[in-house]
Amino acid sequence: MLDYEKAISIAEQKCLQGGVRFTQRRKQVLSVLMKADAALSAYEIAEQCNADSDTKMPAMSVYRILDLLQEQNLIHRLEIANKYISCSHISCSHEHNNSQFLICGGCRHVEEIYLSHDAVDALQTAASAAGFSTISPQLEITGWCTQCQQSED
Amino acid sequence: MLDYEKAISIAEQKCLQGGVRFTQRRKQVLSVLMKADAALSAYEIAEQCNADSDTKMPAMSVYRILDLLQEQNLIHRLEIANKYISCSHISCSHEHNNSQFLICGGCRHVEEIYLSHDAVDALQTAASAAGFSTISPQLEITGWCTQCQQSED
DNA sequence: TCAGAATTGATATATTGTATCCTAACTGCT
DNA sequence: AGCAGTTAGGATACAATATATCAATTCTGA
Repeated sequence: MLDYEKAISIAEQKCLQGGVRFTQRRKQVLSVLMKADAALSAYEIAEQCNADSDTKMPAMSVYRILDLLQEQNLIHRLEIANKYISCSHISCSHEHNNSQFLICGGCRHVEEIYLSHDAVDALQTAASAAGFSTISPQLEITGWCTQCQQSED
Repeated sequence: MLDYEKAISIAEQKCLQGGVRFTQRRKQVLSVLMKADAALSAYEIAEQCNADSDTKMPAMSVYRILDLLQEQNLIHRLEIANKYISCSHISCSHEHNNSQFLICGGCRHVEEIYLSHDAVDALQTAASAAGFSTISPQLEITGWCTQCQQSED
C-alpha cells in the first residue's frame, strides 16, 4: 500500500505548511477516510476509529478534525449526503477544490466525475445571470447508479 | 393576491388527481411556503403555522405533509440547505421536476435558475460515463450571492 | 350506516451538528 | 531546562433535523 503511505506523508506536509499539526488523531481520521471506498458520516468515522484501535474517538473530535482536514483541502464534505470523502488528489498537486460528485439516491454511493470546462462555464454563466458572483466548483449531483436503476424496475 | 389563490386552487386539483386530499393542514403548509420569499426548514414552517393560527402544528405533521406535497410536485426539497421551497411552476403545467437552485453559502438565500439544455446535457453525459444512468434534473449548486461576496471583502 | 382507507395526534427516539469550558500537549523563547 | 502562550483534545450539554410507531380521528364509497 505504497499510495497510502505516500498520501499520508503528503498530507502531513500540507498540514505543516498550513500551520497546523498532523496529530495521531487527525491521521487516524484521514486514514479511515482514505481506506473507505465510500463516503462516511462523522459518526461512522468515529465508529470505525473505535473499531480499529482501543482509544475512544468522540464524535465531537471527529467534527473538529474533519473541519480542519477540509480547510487543508485533504477531504471533501458532501452536503447532500451529509458525508465526508477523502480528496482523491492528495498526491497530485493540481485540480484541488474542483471536484464534482455524483450521489446515488438509492444506495448513496458516491462517484467522483470530471466535468468539461464548457459545462462548468455554462453553470457559471447561468449563476452570474441570477446575481451569484461565484459558484463553488464543488458540485453535488443526485442521480441513480446503474445498479439501483435496475433493481428499481 | 390573485396568483396565490390561483396556485392554491391548482394545487388542490393536483392533489385530487393524485388521489390524495387537500386538507386544511396541507393547505396551511403549502400556503406558508408560497408566501415565504425564502426556503424554510420543517421546523420553521411549523413555527410559522403556529404563529398564523391558534391550532398547533407539530413538526412531525409538517414532515409528513412535506413528503406528500413533494410527491405531488408542489414543493422542492433542497438537500444542501435542509430546507423546502414551493415550486414556482405550480400554475404553469410544464417544466416540473426540472429546477436548478443556487444556494448562497453565506446567507443561505436560494435563487432558482434555468440552465441551458446544453449544460444539462453535458452533466448527463458526464454522469453516464461514470455509470450513472440518470441524474436528477434538480440541481443544487452552492455559491456566493453578490451581497455576501461584497461583505466578505 | 358501516367497513376500510386515509389522515392526523401523540410520544419516543435516532441522527446530525454546535457551543462551551476545561485540561493536556506542544512550541518558541529566554 | 523552564516558562508563557498557543494549539489540540476531552467532556458535557444541548440544538436542530428526521424517523418510527401506534392509536385516534376523519373521510369515502358501497
